[in-house]
Amino acid sequence: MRPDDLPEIRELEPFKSMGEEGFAELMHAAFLQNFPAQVQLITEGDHADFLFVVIEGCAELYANTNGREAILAMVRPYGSFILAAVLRDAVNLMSARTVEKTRILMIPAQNIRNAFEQDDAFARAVVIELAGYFRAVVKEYKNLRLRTAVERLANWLIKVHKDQGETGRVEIPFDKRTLASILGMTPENLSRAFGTLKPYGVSVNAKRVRLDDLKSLTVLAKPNVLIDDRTT
Amino acid sequence: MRPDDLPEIRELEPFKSMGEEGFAELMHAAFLQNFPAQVQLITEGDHADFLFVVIEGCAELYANTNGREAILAMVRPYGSFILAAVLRDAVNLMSARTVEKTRILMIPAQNIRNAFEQDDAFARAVVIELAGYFRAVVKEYKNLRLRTAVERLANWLIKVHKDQGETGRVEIPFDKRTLASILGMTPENLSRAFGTLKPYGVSVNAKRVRLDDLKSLTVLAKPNVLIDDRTT
DNA sequence: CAGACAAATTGATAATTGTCAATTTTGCCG
DNA sequence: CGGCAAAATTGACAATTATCAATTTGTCTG
Repeated sequence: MRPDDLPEIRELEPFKSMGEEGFAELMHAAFLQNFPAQVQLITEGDHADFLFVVIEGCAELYANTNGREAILAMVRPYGSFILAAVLRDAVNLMSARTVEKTRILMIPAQNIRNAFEQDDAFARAVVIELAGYFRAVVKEYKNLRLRTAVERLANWLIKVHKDQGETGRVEIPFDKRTLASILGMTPENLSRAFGTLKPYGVSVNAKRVRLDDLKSLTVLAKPNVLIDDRTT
Repeated sequence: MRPDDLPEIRELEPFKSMGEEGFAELMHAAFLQNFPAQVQLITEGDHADFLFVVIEGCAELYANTNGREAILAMVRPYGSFILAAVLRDAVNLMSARTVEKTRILMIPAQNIRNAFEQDDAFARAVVIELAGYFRAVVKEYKNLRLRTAVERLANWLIKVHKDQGETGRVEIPFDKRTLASILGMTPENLSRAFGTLKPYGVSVNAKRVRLDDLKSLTVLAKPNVLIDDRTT
């Protein structure tokens, strides 16, 4: 790839902080891949050979133990994944697969580590990035520890409602069973949680959700900036 | 403080990577505090003014929402906390208090950020440190998502047993209600979880636990390096 | 448009976890 | 050493969440 094939990447932290030649070098080593839906990208326990950047589409990060599986995060443009494993030259703690047709930039791990060694500004930008990821996981962890399934759903609805422009309607951007796993519950439980929220003005029709009483939903959800706000 | 007041800190990452003068500057701004047990050190939502390094004793990181409280981590020598918040100049996502009489090194956040800006080696060491923290939280998150309370206890026992030298005995290093919260359950539930593990050779006497059938306990626990091993 | 398949819902039930209250045990202090 | 307060345990019960099976709904394809 050439450095200006993907101008949006150049504008993205931590790449924005890189020197011109370092970025060019990184891009030459990188390549863009188109994947169909449901393709396994990485497997937990495998060595981290690439940093992945989602350019288009969507990837999900998940993990297995015994028979159970949990989706840990969804990555949309222009999010990256496996940064920590790449930096530490370690194995992946999570698996990843595409959710839909997805275009992904793959940057060899060794090149990331080289850039990290040679480019001071890049190294600093990576810290800030990583600190943000860290705080995001801590928030997820608190969400799971301190809230019931219904509360998690209510807060998720409020958050997505805000993201989608506060129109009184929310569009669930994936299957309900995916949403269930993201929220840490079974699909059956999600159905029932929606039922529980009906008295709070929540009505569901396939992927379209109406929020007719945001006030009472908010009273139930008790949103907390230290869990739900991405910017804090 | 003077730079050689705490030689063990100098040997610690990320400080080990610092230049001599930068370290001296950091140490001059820092101070050592002795706290009694049960002292509130920081409160979630407050701005992060210091990086804390536990020199002696023990601090617990916890969070509240609604009436609920969850212990998120215990920090013992020479662990630090609130690094991510300090770097991002943000508010704390967790509260912290001393568990016992504890000696803590407090380094002003601004000095950490200055060192980070000026000292390239320090900046890089911080990344590696932070990446390690990130992976630790991911493991905690997986532990909670993918295991039942009994399984979490069983794996905790196996891990601590290893830490304490595989003698067939484990000493719980804090109150049981603290252990319960760390493992994400109530004290009552912990008592019953110990009861459930009795057929697997686990017997409890106050803080002393005997593991008489590690084999069958391991079969139950199904330990996983991608959750339980600190080094992966 | 029909048929097929996957996803979602619903009902019944079980397992897990939490809550409250009553004891019992433990650790600590005078 | 005795006694007090906190911690831990136990029992009874409730809430939450998961599991399994059956049905309905929705979507895609030929």
